[in-house]
Amino acid sequence: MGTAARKEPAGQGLRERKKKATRTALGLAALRLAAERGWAAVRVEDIAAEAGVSPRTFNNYFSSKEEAVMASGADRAERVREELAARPPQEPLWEALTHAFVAALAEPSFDPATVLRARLALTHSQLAAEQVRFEAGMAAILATEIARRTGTDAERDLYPRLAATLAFTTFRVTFEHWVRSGGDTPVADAVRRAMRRVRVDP
Amino acid sequence: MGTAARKEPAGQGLRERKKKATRTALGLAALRLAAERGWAAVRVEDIAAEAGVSPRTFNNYFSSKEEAVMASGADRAERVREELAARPPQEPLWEALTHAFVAALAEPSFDPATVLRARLALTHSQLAAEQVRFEAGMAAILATEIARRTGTDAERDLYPRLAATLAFTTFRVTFEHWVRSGGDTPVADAVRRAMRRVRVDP
DNA sequence: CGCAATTTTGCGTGCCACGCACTTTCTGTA
DNA sequence: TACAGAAAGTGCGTGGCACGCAAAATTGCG
Repeated sequence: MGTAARKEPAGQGLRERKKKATRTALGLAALRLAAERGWAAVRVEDIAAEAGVSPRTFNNYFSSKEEAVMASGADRAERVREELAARPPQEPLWEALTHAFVAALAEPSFDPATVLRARLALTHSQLAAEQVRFEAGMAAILATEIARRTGTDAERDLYPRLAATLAFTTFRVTFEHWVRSGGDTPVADAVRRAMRRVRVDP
Repeated sequence: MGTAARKEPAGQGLRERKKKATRTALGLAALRLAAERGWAAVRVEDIAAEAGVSPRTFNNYFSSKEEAVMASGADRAERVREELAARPPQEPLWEALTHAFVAALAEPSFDPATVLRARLALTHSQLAAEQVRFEAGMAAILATEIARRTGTDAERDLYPRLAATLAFTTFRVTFEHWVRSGGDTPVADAVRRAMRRVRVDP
């Protein structure tokens, strides 16, 4: 039964909303199928069917299965950037970053899909690679915010990109370790503790 | 003209040597073609032909084009591990890591292929992802050495993997920035400076 | 030399990404 | 409300990729 996603009553035009709905439906369908039957047994055709859309349409949204699975986690990037922008300007950068990541993690409520994605990334290096590919884009965004904050140049200086990438990497490695360890302790604590152990001087 | 690689007079059996030679020949062929005509115009068939081998054989060595290009840079991992093991045990970890990376970078002589791979990674996120996928494997190896050094557990503790991954990430981001900035200043200095700005406490 | 182990190769299969043209659905305006 | 244009969805065809399988070629050793 092809269950197209119908939700998100808010939004601009119907067109925009439907488009976004289809995109997230495809992403979630891919994730769900991967969790149910294992990544190897997920074909593009299945994902499309699960989202109630033609196979060809799938590739109008994503250019690979891997992208579909990991893309749904990309919203976090913008979230982190916003949270960082909201921190007081005189706060030390790394501290601000810590708050931003923790806040983005808990908002709006902790997303179980994040754990699923991490699990998949742990067992399929191809998916891990795709995840990091996304992180690179997110890091670029975050780097501009860091540059703004620290009065550096996101293009010419090493610092913004380095800080952004290291922050994402710290978060990812910590999160994966947390998942691998059972995931019973509070995540936020683990992330805070890990971030506190890392320094990146300007 | 299919130019199979004939070199590396040292080694165990002839079989082993030939196999390794084919592998590096394929990797270098992929890299050369990518540099010459652009990554998009490189087919598996071309790589195989360039290495003087059948297309089917290519997939006996690599399971994707991306892997072929980036694999030739994986020897560095073992190198870094060796260099780290050679550092005095009482030396602070991060300092030892810095030395290890710098040493591995300059040995035996700076490899131009490294720059080519970095350039490709900069313009093709797919290749960047593959590069990081390899780094994950290298980081795992390095993590065991770090665990040995610091008396921690590479499986249960976060620290070894975090330190290893952050070291690789710092190196990669710095190297890419160095390449993007023209690559005229000494690389070793850039890496040393970047590493010195990063801290990872146990 | 001749045999066994290993590697290379050819072939067939299933899957995937995407260009192109056509159909369907939506939106703003008369 | 009707309609024309825009935007999204779809079907089809093409080129390419990864890999299982079994036959052929190559290598190492007694």
